[in-house]
Order: sequence, then structure tokens, then C-alpha cells
Amino acid sequence: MESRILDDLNPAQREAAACIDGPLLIFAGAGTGKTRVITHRIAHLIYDIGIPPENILAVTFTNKAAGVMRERLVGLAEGSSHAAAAGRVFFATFHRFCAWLLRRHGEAVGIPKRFTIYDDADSLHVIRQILKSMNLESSIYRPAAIAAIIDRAKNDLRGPQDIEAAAEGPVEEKTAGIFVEYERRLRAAGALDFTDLLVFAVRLLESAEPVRKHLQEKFSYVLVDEYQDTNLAQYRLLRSLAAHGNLCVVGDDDQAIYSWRGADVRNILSFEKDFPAARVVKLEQNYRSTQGILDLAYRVIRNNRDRADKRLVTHLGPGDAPTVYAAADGYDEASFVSGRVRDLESDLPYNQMAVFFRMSAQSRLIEEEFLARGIPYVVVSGVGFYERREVKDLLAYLRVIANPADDAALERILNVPKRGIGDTSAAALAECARAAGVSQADMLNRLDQVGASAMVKKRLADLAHLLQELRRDAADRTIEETLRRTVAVTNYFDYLEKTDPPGFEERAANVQELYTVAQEFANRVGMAEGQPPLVAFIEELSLLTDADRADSSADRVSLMTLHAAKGQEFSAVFLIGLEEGSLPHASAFESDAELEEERRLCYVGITRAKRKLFLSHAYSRRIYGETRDDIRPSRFLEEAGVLEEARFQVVDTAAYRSFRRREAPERVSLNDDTIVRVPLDDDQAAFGVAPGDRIAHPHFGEGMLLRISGHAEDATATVKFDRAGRKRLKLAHAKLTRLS
DNA sequence: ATAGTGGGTGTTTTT
DNA sequence: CACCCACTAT
Ligand SMILES: Nc1ncnc2c1ncn2[C@@H]1O[C@H](COP(=O)(O)OP(=O)(O)OP(=O)(O)O)[C@@H](O)[C@H]1O
Repeated sequence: MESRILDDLNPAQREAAACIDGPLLIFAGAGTGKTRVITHRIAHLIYDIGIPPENILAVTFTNKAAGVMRERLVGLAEGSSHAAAAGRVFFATFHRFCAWLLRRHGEAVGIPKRFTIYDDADSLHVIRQILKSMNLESSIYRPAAIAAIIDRAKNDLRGPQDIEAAAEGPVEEKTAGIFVEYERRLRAAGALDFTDLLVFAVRLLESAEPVRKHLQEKFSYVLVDEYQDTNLAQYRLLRSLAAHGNLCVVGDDDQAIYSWRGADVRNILSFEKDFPAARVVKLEQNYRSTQGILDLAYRVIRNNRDRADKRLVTHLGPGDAPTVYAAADGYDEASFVSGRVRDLESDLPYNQMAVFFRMSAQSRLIEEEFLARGIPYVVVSGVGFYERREVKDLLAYLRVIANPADDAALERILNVPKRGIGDTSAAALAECARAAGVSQADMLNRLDQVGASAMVKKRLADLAHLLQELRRDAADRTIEETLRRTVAVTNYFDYLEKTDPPGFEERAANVQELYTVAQEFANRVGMAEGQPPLVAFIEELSLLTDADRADSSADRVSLMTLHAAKGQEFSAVFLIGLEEGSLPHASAFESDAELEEERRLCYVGITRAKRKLFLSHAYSRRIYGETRDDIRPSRFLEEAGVLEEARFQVVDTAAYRSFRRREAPERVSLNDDTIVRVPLDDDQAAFGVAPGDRIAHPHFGEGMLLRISGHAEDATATVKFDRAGRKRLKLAHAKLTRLS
């Protein structure tokens, strides 16, 4: 068992990596080498102990993390005869692992082999359809809210009955019914949404003993990174899978940031109870950051009550004090960031710099600034390649080809490109299919049963024919060829050019890029695994995210959300928008638990930095197109004493001082019912109503006018109606009458 | 059937 | 501001 592999670990890490049998928890703070231990432990298992690599399953949080880990593992075997073995370890996210499992054994729980994976947009689409069929208004029953409730329930392995039982309002009550119908429609379409992958995998493992036994034998060693962010479904999956006890999990309760997705930090806190005889290894030596950065991180996270205390030490020395910049506004902040990037660029490559923010929308000002300054950057979260309309359109064609039952995909392409099949015809087709109990694609081949005009039927028949040809040809063509043929027979480029002339070039380029992705996929995967390549490709696209696609070798500054930053590290980090409402986000104000999660998010951001850390906040922001001058710095900055202490460099600006002097209007948070009695400008007063008035609206009834914002035509009243709740109404339009 | 208009509405975070 | 929906005019 003598091993050079473990030489580049410190004693505590080595202990963890060398402990190969039985449950093991590595519970340690940021940058202590948890991920490194996992990688070395796998290498040790294979190269020193002789465990066949295909018996090892390593679960990561993102596909990208899986890729990085695989590379590192190969790196460790460099030059040895084992190098190829590394490729046989199964690295995957939970979702990908479940998809793999269900492709093979899903039939035991009623999932067809060629199931399709519905993404968020598909799910929302289905929910909207259901709302329509139930005659529920989507303004009250907000599809996204309903989707969130359903998704959350599924992650907790709960069903419609549980939601109904726990329902607190009308929306939740109805959600149970929508949930039932949602499930029905997905099953009928042979589709699983992201969370279904987990749900059905759990169901499969817990109900089909032969499958479970087989997997337990196959994966005799299971390792899980970022265990603090696992949810109930994932936990149950691990329990079944790793009943043999050879389960190694690593994590840090201070980095639990996915509770909104059902992740439960108690999974890691009670690991010892769940897996008796578990060994626990704690690591304290941080190898990533300088002491100044770690101190600041600690000053933030220590304010969480609900945590296991951990101190981190580093021997990288004190380093540069983190810089705090108080910006006048978002533009000022952006120019601060670009200025510092310019200062740093002689010492650091761009890809060692990153800008983090709470919400994707916050990247915009930074992007504009970088564009103007010629600083190369890449946005690694937000609307990306795979969400592009053109990519999803073509993917929908592939989906229908691979799985004719995929109604969501069919509905997407029914009239894309425009072929004169409008909402009415689409609804008729859907209704007939529903009545006949078949998929809409099947219905296309039984048009005699569809009540529609001859003209429409002809168009539907043409589509059916087109799909049939594509499907027939797909059998003996490459994916790329199928894609090209689809584009050709549908005249897809013409459609793009007609519908979006200014965006045409970019969209066409994305289509080309998709060809390349298909080609690379084919080269990489070959004909392995005996799976139809088309099905495998669609799965790949469904599970990949933009972050996975980002080429880390390209020399660009990374822009990403704090959530996307987890697990990564950069020499220089900018954490922007450190303001009340943003970080912590306004939606967390009401709940201590959520505030603590926001604080952890801040902690995660800070601890990504190796040597340079810049924190910034602005006193003025545009929110909903309105400029707000009453923005306060984040409580996290205050708690940490950052704003006063000389040990941190506080950059102040003349611009900011003048902002501070200006009289701030009464503070209003987005959710409260304060009546904002600031003097109205003449154009606002002209409407004859003022904050504090009782008013009546023809549709919403009576209410209290809370505030007026905007000017002239755009003057908008915020009214709290007695029955209809809070509404915003354009004064120029809404007929408000003043009572009393 | 579709394009264009003009309301109202709402905000996280992602596999 | 950006998105989504309902409505109107072609
Ligand atoms: N024993 C060691 N010797 C040298 N460098 C190390 C050692 N252990 C870890 N490192 C380095 O420290 C950095 C952080 O390691 P790693 O990403 O594994 O930490 P982590 O605990 O997973 O962090 P986090 O939880 O913050 O994502 C990496 O650059 C890694 O190479």
C-alpha cells in the first residue's frame, strides 16, 4: 500500500484518502482540499489498492466539476500504465447518473427506454396548458410559482396528496390538482423533468431488488462531493446504492446554498448517525487563500447561529487586505471593476479573475463596461447557448424524431417554421389526442379523427410526412447529418431570417455551433454503450449547462452568479452588488434561515479568492427601471466591521459623498405597505389622487393608495386593494376615483 | 393566422 | 426594465 500518490497530501488529508472501507465524512471549511482528497482517494483506490475503476462512482455537483475531477485523476496517473483506467471511473452529477440508470432499468418503474428529459421551459409550457384547460388565470396561479411548488415537493419525495394536506392558500390547494395532471401528461409523453430523474431512480432502487443488488455490486465505492447540498431524493438514492457502506462524502455546512431546491444540510450534519461507524475527518489547513481573505470570510460567517464552528489557517501569509469600494451607482462600480482588472492584467491572466454577483441580471453593466474597454470575458451563468431559441427548436425536432410521444417538443415545432398551424389548430390537435389517449404525433397520422378544416389537415399531414422522413433517415445517418437535413427540409434559415433579421447572423452561427457540438459528441462517444446515439445526444444536451460548455483554457474574465462559483477558485475575485436587497436578497429579509443562506453565499464568494479580493456596493441602483437612491450597503459588510476598520482598504469617492448628503426619501422595502408621503411633482399631482387616499377602481374595488412613482404618462400608483392585494397601475390609464 | 400594441407584473439562485 | 399576456387590426 506504499503510495506516492498520497505524498502530495498533508497528514489529515492522507488519513482521509487512505481510509478506504466503511463510511467516511470529510467535513471541512473552504479551500482545505476536500475535492483534492476525493481525487487522490480515487487514484489511491485504483492505483494502489487495485480496485477496478469501473467499480467507482464519483458524484459531483456540476458536469464541469466532474470533468475537472476526471482530468485531475488522469493527471495523477500520468505516464503510468494506469492512465487509461482513469477514464473508466463513473463521474457524474446525480441527475446524469439517474438518467444513465433509468435508460437501462427504467422500465421496471414504467419509464420507457427512450424517455425524453423536459427542461424548465417544457415544464412551464405544460403547466400553462394545464392552467388553460382548468380555466385558471395565470396571473393568479403563476406558472413559475406552481412549478416551484411541484418541484420542491418532488425533491422532498412528496406527492400531490402531501401538498394538498399542507396547503395554506388557494394556490397551493389547486396546485395539488395541477400536480396530478402534470405528472399524467409527462408520463403520457414519455418524459421526465429534471427532478423526476431523481424521483424515479429512487423508486427504482427502492423497489427493484435485482437492480439495486446489481448496482451495489457494480459500484462498490461511492464518493460524493458537496454533500451539504444534497436533498432527500439524493440522500435516499445514496442510501440504497451504498448500502455496502463504502460511501465517502465531503462537504462544508457553511457552503450549503441550495436549500431552495430542497437541499438539507442535516444530511451532512447527521451523517454519523445515518451511517454508524462512520469515520470523520476534519481539515483546517487552507491552501487557497491568504489570511486577510480568510479573516474576512470568518468575520462574515461567524454571524450565522446555525453552524459548526471552524477556523481556517493558511501559510500563504497575510496577503493584501481585501478592498471595499463604495460606488455612487452601478456604472461607477463597473468602472471600478474594469479599472482594477486593467491594473491586474499585467500580473494575472484574465482567466484567473472573476466577477461574482447574486443575480444573473447584475452582470449587464459589467458586460457593457468590459465590452467598451475591450476586456475579454465570458458569462458562465444566465441565458446561454442551450436556451437559445434556435438551439431549442432544432433540439425539439430531434426529440420528436427520437420520441414521438414527446408532446412538448411537438407543440414547439408545430408551427416552427411558420406553416399556418395556429393556436386554434394546435389546440384541436391536442384535444383530439387527449380524447383518443394517444400522443399528438400519433394523432398526426390519424387526421381523419381531427376536427379541422381541410386546409389545416393538409398542413398537418405535410408535417407528419416531413417528420416521418426525418425519422426514417435518422436511423442510418449521423446526428450532425440529421440536424443538417432538418434545417434543410424545414427551410429553417429562411425562417430565422424572416422572423429576426437583426439577430439572424448570430442565430445562424449558433446553428453551426450546434453542428459542431453534434460532431464532437459523435467523436467522443462513438457507438459505445449500444444506446441509440440520437437519444444519447439529446440527453447530453438536456443535462449540459452553459457553465459546462465554457472553455476554461480561454483567457477571459469569468462572470458568474455566486451559486455558479461554488467549488471554483480564482486569483482575483470581485464580489459586486453587496447591498441590502441584493445580497442578502430582498426575498430573504423575512426569514432567519434564508438570511443565513444569503450569508453563506457571501462566504462562498469570498472564499473563492486566492489573493486579491474586491467587494463593492453602490448607493444608487436602477430597479424596475426606476432609480433608487436609498440603497444601503449589505449588512454582511457591516457585521464584518469592514466599513470602519482600517485593516480593510475602503475606497471612498467624492461622487459617493455627494450622494450621501442628498436627502434620501423615506426608505421603502419592496414588500411593505408603507404609505410614501413625499411631495408629489406637479405632473403626478395632476391625477387628483395622492398617497394616503382611499380610492376605488372599477375592477379591483377599494383600496389604499400607497405611493406614486414615475412621471407624466408613466406615473404609476401602487395600491393595496382590500380584496385584490397589491397592484401597480398606470395613473394615466387606470380610472381611480378618490373616496371620502 | 399573425403582427403589433400596450397593458400589468414581477424578480433570486439551477440540475 | 424585460417579459408575458390579452387584445386589436390586418
Ligand atoms: N496538500 C495540499 N498541498 C498543496 N495544495 C493543496 C493541498 N490541498 C489542497 N490544495 C490546493 O488548495 C486548493 C483548494 O482545494 P480544493 O478545491 O480541493 O478545496 P475544497 O475543500 O474542495 O474547497 P471548497 O470547499 O472551497 O470548494 C486547490 O488549489 C488545491 O490544489
